Amino acid sequence: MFIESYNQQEKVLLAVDCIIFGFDKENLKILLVKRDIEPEKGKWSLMGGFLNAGENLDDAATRVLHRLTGLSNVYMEQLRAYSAPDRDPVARTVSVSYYALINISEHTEINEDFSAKWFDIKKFPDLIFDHNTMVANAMSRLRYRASTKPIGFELLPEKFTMKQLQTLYEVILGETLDKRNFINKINALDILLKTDEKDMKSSRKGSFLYMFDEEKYKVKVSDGFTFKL
Amino acid sequence: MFIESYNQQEKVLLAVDCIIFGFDKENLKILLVKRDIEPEKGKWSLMGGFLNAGENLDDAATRVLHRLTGLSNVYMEQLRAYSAPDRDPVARTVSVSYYALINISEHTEINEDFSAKWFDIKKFPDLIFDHNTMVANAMSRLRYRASTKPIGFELLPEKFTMKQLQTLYEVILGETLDKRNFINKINALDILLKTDEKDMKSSRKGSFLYMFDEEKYKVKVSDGFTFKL
DNA sequence: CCAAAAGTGTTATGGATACACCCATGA
DNA sequence: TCATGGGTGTATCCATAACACTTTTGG
Repeated sequence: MFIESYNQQEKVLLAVDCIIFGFDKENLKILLVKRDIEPEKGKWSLMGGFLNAGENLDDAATRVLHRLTGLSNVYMEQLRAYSAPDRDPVARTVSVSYYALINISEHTEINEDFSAKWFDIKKFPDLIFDHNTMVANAMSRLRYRASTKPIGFELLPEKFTMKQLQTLYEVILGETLDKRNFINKINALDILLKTDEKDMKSSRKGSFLYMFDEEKYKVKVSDGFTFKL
Repeated sequence: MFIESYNQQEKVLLAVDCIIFGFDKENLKILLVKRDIEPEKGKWSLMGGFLNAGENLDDAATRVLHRLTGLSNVYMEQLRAYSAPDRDPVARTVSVSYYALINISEHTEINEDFSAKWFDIKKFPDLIFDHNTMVANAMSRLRYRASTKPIGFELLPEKFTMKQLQTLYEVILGETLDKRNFINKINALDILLKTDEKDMKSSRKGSFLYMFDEEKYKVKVSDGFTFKL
């Protein structure tokens, strides 16, 4: 800010809205809540909340996510501010969107107060206000980030099969990938740990489980390595 | 937003701050203003302003830029929100940063009320608040965007030499480029118009002037072309 | 005639892509 | 024994990177 005096400036409500992504080993999902206040009561929306005094936006987004899911230490990233004057019919509210990546399989403790539900990213209901746009923008940022940083692992359980990892990247990138090329690429990155356990659910033969070796990744990064898929 | 009632929420001041990039045919610059109010009076800062009622953030950023430079129709892009509770010591203010790309050579009508000055991006004074961080983030977004969209032309005069274009990309990307490879790549994109005029200032032989063919670019994009440098 | 910048193509390298068969196992 | 998904390697192609000499012309 500059020039105008601080007094006599309009203040606005500032909110955060979270695009919460999950992956159920087959499809990419988003977690939506059913709005229980007017306006638009009963319609689906992103989980959101207002910024509190003494709190920054990251804190607010973390708090909002925690309130819904009980989770902490979740990967979140700020996306952008939405500020159309009439975007919220009740009061002038500017909202900053965040996306979060959570691992569905290990945590299904969704707070029931919010009537939340997972929806497939390819078909979910119309959302209130500008939330549809927020989701679309989040999706495109996710696509970019997934090819730049190893964030895919945030969406997977600690141990996962190569097939799951590949399927995840396929749904994020929106294209099918060649199995051998994908595995070659991943192995070339040298950031996975192959366990000697097998997942026997998906086939008779069973498929090996892998883990993301975060320590190794960090060391490689500090040596100048950059993730690229 | 969700759940909390709209009443009794803290409202905040919302500002925009502009990272204004320019290019003088040799170096990348940013336009800074000397702050004439307390706190930090006399220190350099980004040009900014508060969000008005009935205005969205893009409008506010456009207005702020216009006030300083007199320019309209400038390329601007929202970057992100800065929200540390104590980032502005006077009042709780959240700021959304924008970067703008302007063509220095054709417009030097900087409003004198603001004691503004162009600084080389590689050495500019310490800025107030979190403005240094804003500039750093803007720079990294600019680097990314420049290899994704033909925004470089926003910084150049209508007609420019290949050398100028190459130098621009070199300062944005922070690396030197091979002349022949650069020209081959640019020509392969097939979005430039070669005029029959020459710039005689830089050499005895003179170098041809080119223009960005925006119409052709748009047609190509709608045919599925994507700019990539 | 010389200094200074403009202009111009080809080869080499490496990463990306395409592609098909055998293996292990439970039913 | 057979059906199902898991696992594996190589050849081709294309985009990128490296690289040096000739042209023009004002002084």
